[in-house]
Amino acid sequence: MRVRFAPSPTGQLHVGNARTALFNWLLARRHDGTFLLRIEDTDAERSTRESERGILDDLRWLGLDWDEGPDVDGLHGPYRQSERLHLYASYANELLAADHAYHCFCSITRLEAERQADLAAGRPPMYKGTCRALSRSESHARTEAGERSVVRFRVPEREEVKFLDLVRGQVTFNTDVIGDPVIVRSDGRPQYNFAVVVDDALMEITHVIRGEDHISNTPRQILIYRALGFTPPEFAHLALVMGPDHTPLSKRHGATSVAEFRARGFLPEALTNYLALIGWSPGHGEELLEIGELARRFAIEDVGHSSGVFDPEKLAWMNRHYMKVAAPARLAAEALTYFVARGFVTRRTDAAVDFVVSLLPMAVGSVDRLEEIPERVRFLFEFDSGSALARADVAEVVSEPGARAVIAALAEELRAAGRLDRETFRAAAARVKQRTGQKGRALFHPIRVALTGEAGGPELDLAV
RNA sequence: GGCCCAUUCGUCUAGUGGCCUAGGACACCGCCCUCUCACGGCGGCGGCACGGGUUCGAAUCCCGUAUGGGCCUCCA
Repeated sequence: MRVRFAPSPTGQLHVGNARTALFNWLLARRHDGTFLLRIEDTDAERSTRESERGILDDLRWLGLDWDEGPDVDGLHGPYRQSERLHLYASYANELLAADHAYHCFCSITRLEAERQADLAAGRPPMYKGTCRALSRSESHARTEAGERSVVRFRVPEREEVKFLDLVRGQVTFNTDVIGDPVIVRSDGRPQYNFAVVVDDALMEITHVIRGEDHISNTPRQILIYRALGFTPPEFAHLALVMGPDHTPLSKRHGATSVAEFRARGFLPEALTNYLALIGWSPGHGEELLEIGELARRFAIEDVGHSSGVFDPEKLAWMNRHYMKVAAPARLAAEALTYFVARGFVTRRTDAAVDFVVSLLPMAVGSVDRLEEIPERVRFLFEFDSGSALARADVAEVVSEPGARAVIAALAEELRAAGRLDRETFRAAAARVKQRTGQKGRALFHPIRVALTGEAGGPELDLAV
């Protein structure tokens, strides 16, 4: 089994694409197959190396490794489409020679006008086949005369193209609704539907798992496979990930890229676990599965048919869970970044990591993300009685009957003790209780406010 | 507009003709725990889109309707 993830490097890795990558990876690992990464950078205007680096980085962070790819040599390279141009040219010539393809000289303005006319008339917009019947000599003559042209694939008329989709079952398209697709643009670059077929065939991909947005492209691609003499792979189309309003998840729904979730302090295992559960379930009500376990259980046939809504709340719940089970040293090293960003820690030293480790019990289980940890223990770094008292919730606690007496007594006891650690604190609190007659909330709430400047926060024992 | 695909609690899902009085999780609400915010424990609210069939029996099979999504680009 050979599967692939083929992003175009035109931006950050979107969680929807990350899920597609994950499903491919899970399938490959489940069957001891090969997972390869191919960069679809034929859109030269929008593709960047920076974006490619970012995507590779995000994939690695998620724990998805690839067996062949732009940075991992394999027998089927190169793995960037921009480095495979000669292959597309050669196969395009083959199609041309076999009359499976032809030159089209229609101008973009003409095509656009036709499209608008179709739309206005309520017809499906589709290429009319204007240049289909051009003779080879006429094509040649017009090209010689300097006319620009694209190469279109000749879609056979009135033919049913069927394929068995691994998640959807039998899917049928009639070629009457498919216009002849451009396979080579006028600047000589290959078009997606063509390049993807050449690559998947040459890279010996056995299973194409991709987003549902490609399902209508599939019959076109199958036709090209056949014309080229290749056997089409198995296909599986994944329903898309949606926002709360049931439109495809996008920027306006908030964070959508893996990089953003990473920057906000989500753990990769939480993200992969959560993403795997959109459209797939191991059954038995189990939900918390680390990536290796997901790989052992995953079956593409069990993937659901309908699109799922991305739920940040559930992701946050999973992240809380994984923060609880993660090794403290790892968590602290990751969280340190946020302490530095907040200005609480100035240097990333081992001592700083150790210090953050010691802080973890006050935060883990109480916050959703690593980024929220510094705020949870803010009182350790920023304490100002003036600004604390200016806050309504703090002022309210202090105004409670007996609160001032408790605080005054505490100050005396602590001063007498000469230091503040857990033992002296417990003893001091016990004496304050005795002296003031306050207990429970009336005793500890004022103490909390006096010690931390906040009305809420971690367990007092831990804070001390 | 045409074609393709989908439709179980607010959300993610279990369910593959009788085990369903539809199970779990997140969220929400309540109680407990508790110095606070959280965590945790217990409980509650809440769903088979609609209409026809098929069948002794349908969330499960068929048809239609509605709704949602995808594609119809010299973008991938």
